[in-house]
Order: sequence, then C-alpha cells, then structure tokens
Amino acid sequence: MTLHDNDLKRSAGFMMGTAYRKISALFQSKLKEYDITTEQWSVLYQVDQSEGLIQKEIAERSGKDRPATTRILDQLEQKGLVGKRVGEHDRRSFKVYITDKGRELVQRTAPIERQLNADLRQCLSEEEYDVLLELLYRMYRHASDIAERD
Amino acid sequence: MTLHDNDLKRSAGFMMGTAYRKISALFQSKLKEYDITTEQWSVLYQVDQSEGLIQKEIAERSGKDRPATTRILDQLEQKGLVGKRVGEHDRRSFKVYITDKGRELVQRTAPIERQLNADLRQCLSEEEYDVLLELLYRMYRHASDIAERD
DNA sequence: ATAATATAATTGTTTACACAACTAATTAAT
DNA sequence: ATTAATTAGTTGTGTAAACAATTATATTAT
Repeated sequence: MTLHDNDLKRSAGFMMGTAYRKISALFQSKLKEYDITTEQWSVLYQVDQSEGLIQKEIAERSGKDRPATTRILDQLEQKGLVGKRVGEHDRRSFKVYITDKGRELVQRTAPIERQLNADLRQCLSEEEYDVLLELLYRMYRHASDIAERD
Repeated sequence: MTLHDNDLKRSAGFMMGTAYRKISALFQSKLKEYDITTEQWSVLYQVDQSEGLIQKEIAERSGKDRPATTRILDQLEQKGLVGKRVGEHDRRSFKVYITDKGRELVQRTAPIERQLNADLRQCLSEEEYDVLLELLYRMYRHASDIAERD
C-alpha cells in the first residue's frame, strides 16, 4: 500500500478493509496478554454496556451476523467471561450477562482501547474524526439499503 | 447497528470493519455467478493492472500479508486465472501473470465493480467521497506508523 | 570463501466471516 | 385446534485473516 497505487485505492470499500485490518491488528497486539481477540472484545464490551441483551440484539449492535455471534459468545462463555440465561418470555432466546471475571477484564482493557483510539485520532482533527464517522455510517446504511433492495 | 447505539459506533476502527463487511458481502453477492470471491477479485484485478509483479508487491498493493497472498494466488492459479514464472534474477520470487481466462473474467466483472462503486457513492457528494478516501488513507498510514513504532 | 544475516515464499494453527441448512419455539392463518 | 409461516439460535462448509515457524535463495560481513 504505497502511493504509486492504482484504482483499488480509489475504492472506499477496499480502503475500509485495508485500514480496518491494520487497526484491528494493532489493537490485537495491545491485547496480547489478555487472552482475548479484538472481535471477542467488542462483543464482551457490548454485553457489559447493556446487560441482558439477547443474541440477536448483540449481533446487530456489534455488526456481526448471528452465526458469528453465536460462536464468539461460545468462546467468551468457555473463558468464563459471559453466561446465558434462557429468556423468560421466549424460550428460543438467551439473555446474555457478563460475569465478574468478564467485568474485570473489561475494566482492565477498556483503557487500552480508549488510549489506542486517542492515539489513532491524532492524525485527524476533532472535526475530521466526526466527519469520518458520519461518512462511514452513511456508507454502511446505504450499502445495507442496497443489499435489502436487490 | 441501529441508532440507539453506544460507544462502539464512535470508534472509527469498529465502523470501518462494520461498513467494510457489509460492502464486501454486497460485492460478493454480485459476483455469485462468476465463481470468485471479493478478495480473490481484488488480487486478480491487481495482477491484471500491473503484470509481472512478484508476490511481495502484490501483497503490498492489495493490502494483504504474504501468507494470505500466497493462498489467494494458489486459488486463482487452480482456477486457471493466473500463473507464476520463477523470477529470472531472483529465484526466490515468482512473477505473476494473468491468463486469457483471467483477463476475460476481469473484463466481465470490472463493470460490476464499477457499477457497485457508483451506486455506493450515491449517498455522498463527490467532495465527501474524496474526503472519505483521504481520511481513510491517513488513518491507515498513521496506524501503520504506530504499529512500526511499538 | 565461509559464515551470518536477510529476504521471498510457504505451511501450520487459530479465529472470524458469509452463506445455507437446520432445530426448536413462537405467532399467524384457516 | 391444527397447519403454516416466522423467528432465535446453531451447525456445516469454504474462505480469509494474523501470527509464528520453516525452506530456499541472496546478500553481507569477516
């Protein structure tokens, strides 16, 4: 990915993938000693933020499909970081809760994530960062609309 | 990913991943009948653009690491879309070339990619699209710098 | 010239993704 | 009330990612 590049670099989707992979790998390297992956982290964090969500909701909020969510939750459960309770009103679903161990891990790692985000933002102004988020969100919504349409 | 969301949506890395996955899946659905994945497509396209590159260069330009590139090229080779020739001056490396079949596939699918990109851009102005690319590229460079540093 | 170092590519392992097919529970339709 | 349709979650399969370790060739340092 140097500057003598071609059309691919002019594609937003391609650039998102490239930048995402780099950032994700960077975050992963900071999580090395915590025995958790970035994707697991984002799900765990989500569960901590709003406890009692069912898997479907977790999937939506963490931008993953349901199979991926199932399997990530399985791993978090194996590690003793989250647990499931069958839904009271709907026995198809499971409410997911975080364990003490999970909460402790979030408390120790959330600062790392915040610091990384702060470091990453250094290359942009406050306003640019907001613009970036806004444009990414619009692209995401628009892509979802197109996908539903056809 | 609805609007009642939390902090994760305020993280550029997270939003890039989410939007990237959606866009990639959309592109994949358009490629259904061509027996090629989006990642394979980007590598094939790259090879078509500048023939005779060695794998290391292809990896750099398509934003993948070398193992990923090796394996994607393997699949493209199995499908008869690309071939390798041992480097004349350096017998560790391989120059990769596109086959007639590969070239034909690019010709048939490149318009699909262009159309999708055009459709995706509809939600942004010309200027916004350029800004998005610019900001993504800066974030990518900055993340790379941080990664090298520590 | 030989040994040490670096580089290009590959292989192994674990994780995650997309998609399709499936099970079990719930809701709607007749 | 029974059947049909829908929904929550899971499982299977193929592809791709990151990282570490390995092989083979090139480069450098002594």
